[in-house]
Amino acid sequence: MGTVGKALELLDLFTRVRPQLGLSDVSRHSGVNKATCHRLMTELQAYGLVEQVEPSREYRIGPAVLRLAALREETVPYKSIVQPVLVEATERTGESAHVSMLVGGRVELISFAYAQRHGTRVILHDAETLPFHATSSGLVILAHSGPALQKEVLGRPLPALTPQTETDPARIRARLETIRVQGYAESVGAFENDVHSFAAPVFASQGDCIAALAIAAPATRVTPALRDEMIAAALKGADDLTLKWGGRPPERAAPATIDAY
Amino acid sequence: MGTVGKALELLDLFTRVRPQLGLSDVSRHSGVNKATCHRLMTELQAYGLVEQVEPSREYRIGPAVLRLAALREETVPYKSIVQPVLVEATERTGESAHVSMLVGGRVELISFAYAQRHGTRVILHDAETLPFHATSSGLVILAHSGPALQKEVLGRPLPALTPQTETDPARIRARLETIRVQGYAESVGAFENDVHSFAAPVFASQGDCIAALAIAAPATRVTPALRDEMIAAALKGADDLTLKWGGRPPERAAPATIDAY
DNA sequence: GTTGTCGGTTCATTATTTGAACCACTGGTT
DNA sequence: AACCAGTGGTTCAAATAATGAACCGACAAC
Repeated sequence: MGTVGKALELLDLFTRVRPQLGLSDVSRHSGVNKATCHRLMTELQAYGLVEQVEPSREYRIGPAVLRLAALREETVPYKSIVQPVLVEATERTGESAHVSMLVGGRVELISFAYAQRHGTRVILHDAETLPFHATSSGLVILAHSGPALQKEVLGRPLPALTPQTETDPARIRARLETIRVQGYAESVGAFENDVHSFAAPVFASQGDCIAALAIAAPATRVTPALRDEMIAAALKGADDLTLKWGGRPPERAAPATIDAY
Repeated sequence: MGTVGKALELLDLFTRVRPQLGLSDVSRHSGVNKATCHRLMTELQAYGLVEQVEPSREYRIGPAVLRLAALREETVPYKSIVQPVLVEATERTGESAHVSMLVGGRVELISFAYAQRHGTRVILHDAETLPFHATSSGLVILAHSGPALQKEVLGRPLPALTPQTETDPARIRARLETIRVQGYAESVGAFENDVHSFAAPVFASQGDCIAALAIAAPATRVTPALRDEMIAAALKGADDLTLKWGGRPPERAAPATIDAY
């Protein structure tokens, strides 16, 4: 990776739980020499991708992203296309729905919708990066991606986020096969306790899987009937998005559970 | 400037009128060697700041900005702070209001609000870069910035966007002085014909002028009374923002026109 | 065919990036 | 006051990465 990539990777250190970082923090967390960090951050700052906040001189994401995001949404109105699909899915199931995208080798949550039906619901946050191995979105994307990404992801350490998280690369690899055949992924409490979710793949025009639509409910609420409904809604929503983004939805055998679809 | 800065500058080639560019376009418009462009774009693409669209292989702004923008808004809720202030200004004057920011040496429109009172109104676009010399926002920011920025901006060629655009650096410099004394800038048809606008400066905690709040109306509608109201609303809104962003509003002598404020 | 474009690649030359050590400063602790 | 551990930021020779003219294959127009 070149210098540009290294600089941009520094941006990944900023997360919703750690939105501001001092120079030494940046160096520590990235493993890059402090002097180098300083130079790179200075360049990012000159463009406005980060800014320094007085008086601590900590860095945070800068205002340049506003222009870029507005331009992106104007060029590719993903979010405005996604929203109605999510709303439909939430209204159908009564549960939270979200779309995440494969960007820069990570799964980023880009949009979500809540249903109004229940007092409890799964809460989601914008700008969140989802782990591949512990979420239905991550798994379904991984299952439909090339072996290169799979090898890279499963080669990394796989932290157990809950007692239910599967961390054995071999067993995950086996699951990916199942997911590919089924056409959707299921996750029970592997990312957060008591969250039961299903995710279906969204394909781009070239046939790559670049996103996932997921539906998540509190685990205790998932009856067999709701389960079927959630799966069907996830598949339907994902296929809608695939169509609207110019891709071709996969042909699916129609098992009993997807009759509703 | 280092490699990182050069790469990021390529992002500026993408505008709302030219949202997609081929490799050769990028090279031509930036003046950078095609091979270098290719390498830089590849690195930007790896992070997701740009993406390539099939089958033309043109580049456009990528999905990574979504995460960054969401994170930015979460860390620094500029847009959500700005919006109510803009609404207040539009309701008071019945005209469009917008806020632009100084980012990376450019003036970027970051948020706007329309009033409902009239059938005609000044239309604004998100993600637009405003010229310093031909807009009230640009002028008021320039007037309250350091001599370094002024020298740089006035040293560049100043295109005449309309017959009313002032393009003589010396005369602009003189105007900046007036603007600084008055505390606001006025522009009549210098950016777009028939648009009459006023802008007031927004200051950050260190006292730098980092943004401007502007109010724009169709020129034919600007009576002396509306004029006073627009100026007062711009000053009031700008001072509000300065306060909310942690700065200290400038003390102003209170001329007759600002009594309403 | 010929010509001109496109996106992308190659590789010797060149210029930039890199990082250990260093400074100046701040806020605790002894 | 002296000391220590931390901060953000700077220096400069050595190492490494960026650069760009020339090139390739593909496509389109003529």
